[in-house]
Amino acid sequence: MRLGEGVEWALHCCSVLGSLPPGVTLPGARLAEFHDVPASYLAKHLQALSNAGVVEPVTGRNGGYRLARPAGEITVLDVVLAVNGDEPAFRCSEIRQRGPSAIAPERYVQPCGIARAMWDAESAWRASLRDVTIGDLVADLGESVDPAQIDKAIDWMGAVLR
Amino acid sequence: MRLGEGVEWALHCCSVLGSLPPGVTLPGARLAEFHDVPASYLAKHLQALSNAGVVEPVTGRNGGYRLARPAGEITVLDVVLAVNGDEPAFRCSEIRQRGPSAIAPERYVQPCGIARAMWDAESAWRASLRDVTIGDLVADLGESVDPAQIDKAIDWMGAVLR
DNA sequence: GTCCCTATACTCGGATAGCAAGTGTCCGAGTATAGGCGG
DNA sequence: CCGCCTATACTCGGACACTTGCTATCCGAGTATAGGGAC
Repeated sequence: MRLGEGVEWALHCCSVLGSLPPGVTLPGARLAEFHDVPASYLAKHLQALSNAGVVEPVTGRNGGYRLARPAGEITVLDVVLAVNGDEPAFRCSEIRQRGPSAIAPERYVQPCGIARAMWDAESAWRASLRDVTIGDLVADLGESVDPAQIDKAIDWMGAVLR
Repeated sequence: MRLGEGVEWALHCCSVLGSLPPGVTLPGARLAEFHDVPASYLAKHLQALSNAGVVEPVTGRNGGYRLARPAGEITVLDVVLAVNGDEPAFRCSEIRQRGPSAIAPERYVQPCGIARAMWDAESAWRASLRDVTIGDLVADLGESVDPAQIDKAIDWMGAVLR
């Protein structure tokens, strides 16, 4: 199982956006510069976040992105699904309906135990991600991040937002 | 996030092997025939299960695979990790240490909140998969599968095991 | 009839192509702003 | 001095190459069995 690295970028970007004063926007190019990642590629993921209604684009000069909702109302799951797609990781191909022991298709009413076990696990995964909001991540930044880094970040923001 | 379809095949194969009398082996070609999947490709995943110590190969004529441990001592997680690899889905690339706000590397002692949230979710996923054993899946087969299919499967097994 | 030997057929194991999805990049459409011009 | 207009520069959005990993396949190494032959 492999989770694209764009998920990590998107979560960091949302944390940054959630740290800004309400209404302030930050362009994708600045977000890429802040995290030192390819701007062209990050734009793709920001676009996905925009399509999913997680962030809100502001076009034109001095435009950029901002959170579409209060940080406390955006869950980590929202971000992950927006970037990575919302299709389930495990897809049951119903191979029990094939082979020499197969019976009439209409007699398969319940999902098989294997699919249930996998889906239960995925539900647990999603529930865990749904318990954490971008607001929680932002609050955690203030507690656990080295003050020196916070100062540098504030300085950089001040220079960029101008 | 995408989970290879080989995982589904492997779980079904383990369920079948767990349904057999202890010690009896079933060749990979028969497992492929029973599930109507490409034998050459299934062999790859069975090999992975073998390397991980989930199933045990018996070489030579009338050989095949059998579970390496009692079905109740093999968890679904064991099978998933064997086939899909045991590397975590979310890999933190520490992008917080890059960009204009980065500080000295030795000052990043704790993992960032984002990585913690993702890893917690993955732990929940693994815990859920660890709660279900192949023995549970086999027991569930006897309860929820249509008797007609079970009869056909038993007939086929009888003919194949000769 | 019993034992041994050989040939066989069947098993797993790893090395080799093809394809899809994620990764990375680019240029074009659209808009709020800044400056200049006229009144 | 104020308002309007235009040109600009900056923004996002979608369309185009490249690489990694999953999918699919093959052939070779090794072994327990089945049969035949000798005793």
